[in-house]
Amino acid sequence: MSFVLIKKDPKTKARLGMLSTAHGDIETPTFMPVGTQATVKTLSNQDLIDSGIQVILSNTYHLYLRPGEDIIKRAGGLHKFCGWDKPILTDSGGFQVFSLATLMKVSDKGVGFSSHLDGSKHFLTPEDVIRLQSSLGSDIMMPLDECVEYPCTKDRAAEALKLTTGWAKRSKDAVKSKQLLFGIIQGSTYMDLRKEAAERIREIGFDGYAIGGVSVGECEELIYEIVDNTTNYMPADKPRYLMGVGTPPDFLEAVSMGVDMFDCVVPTRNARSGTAFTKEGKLPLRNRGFCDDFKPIDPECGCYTCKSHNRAYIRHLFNTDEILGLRLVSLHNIYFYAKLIQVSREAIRENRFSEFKKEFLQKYCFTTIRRRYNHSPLAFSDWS
RNA sequence: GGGGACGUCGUCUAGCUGGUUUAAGACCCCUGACUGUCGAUCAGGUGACCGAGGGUUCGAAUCCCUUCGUCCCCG
Repeated sequence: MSFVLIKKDPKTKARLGMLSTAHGDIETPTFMPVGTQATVKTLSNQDLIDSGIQVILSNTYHLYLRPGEDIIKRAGGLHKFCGWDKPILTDSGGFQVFSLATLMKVSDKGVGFSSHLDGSKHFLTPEDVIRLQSSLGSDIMMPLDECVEYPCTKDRAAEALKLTTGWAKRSKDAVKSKQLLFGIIQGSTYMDLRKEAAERIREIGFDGYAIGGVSVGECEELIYEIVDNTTNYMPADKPRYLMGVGTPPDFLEAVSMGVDMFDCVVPTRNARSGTAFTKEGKLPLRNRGFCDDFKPIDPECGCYTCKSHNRAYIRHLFNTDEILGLRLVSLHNIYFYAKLIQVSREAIRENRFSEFKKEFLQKYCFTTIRRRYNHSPLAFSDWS
């Protein structure tokens, strides 16, 4: 199990790589759809494979609460339980403990919290979280960390950082399996803290490194600044994972900053509220304007949805609360994301990532603005 | 034939011992948002002049009369 850096883009920090895991190889950059409850909502495993997805993300916190460690263990592990025999990355649940659970109490020892499902009380140590992920049998494990809110004072960020780093060491020491373990770099919006975190985590030594604690409310520019800075402090010979990000533009920006792995709920969650992603920006399919638009979401897209259905029908499904709508748009969005990352890999391979990114962003953003305001963005200059 | 109840945004309702209602809410509808996921949620917006007509009053969705309509009960 290893990471091979195949190529570096000459103009940006973008990289092409291959990460080997117990359940197969992952070409990087890669996108991991979020399957919190051991399912990427509305999609079957075959849908994911057909879309070109190579790895999915699941969640220790959620699976620990339901169905519980024991059931998955008895099923023969998470792969057998959910029928996905390709790589799985499990998030520790650190994020969920801080975002979902109530009555949370953090100490050096671990985190105590009440379940968001039934209020039952739990206490998890970093060692527990590793043991849980070991039971799940995921290919890549994430250690328990403390993800601070935004905005956050430097003192608080530093405190959380110290805790996360201490937990990281304990997590590493607790690993008894061959599963990969990534380290998480926190530090909020403070670049010196990010640097310090990266160094400390790097000293411990992990199979990969993640940038955590971003996209918790900061603006886009700040996210990019954090990512661009932090990747400078991350080892070049290990995969870099940007947790929870992002939109298609976020994606390309982060790839150009040297990030290899992403997960994000945006394509699937937005799909379920009726928003499709296309090369020309977001398409809010519930809008009235689509009620008699009989074109596919994207005429050039090769996904099942675009080959089989039109916008008017999908809008109708959303209007009538039919579950097929959620599925069709999820399918399209996941295909779109998978395709975007695949095309990005090709561009890196062919030394034209920078051009590809520029071209994509131009079309994506330009069309979004033109659609929204019904005129060319160039017209803005006329106002001044 | 006799008696009773009710008619308020597309829908369901609140208000109806008259002024604080330039008529409120929910759903629908229309826009946004959504970044280590509740099919969730959140944020805005359009929409009724109170069945119609007349009267009382400084002032009526609120009181009175007429009328139209719907529903119920008794024959």
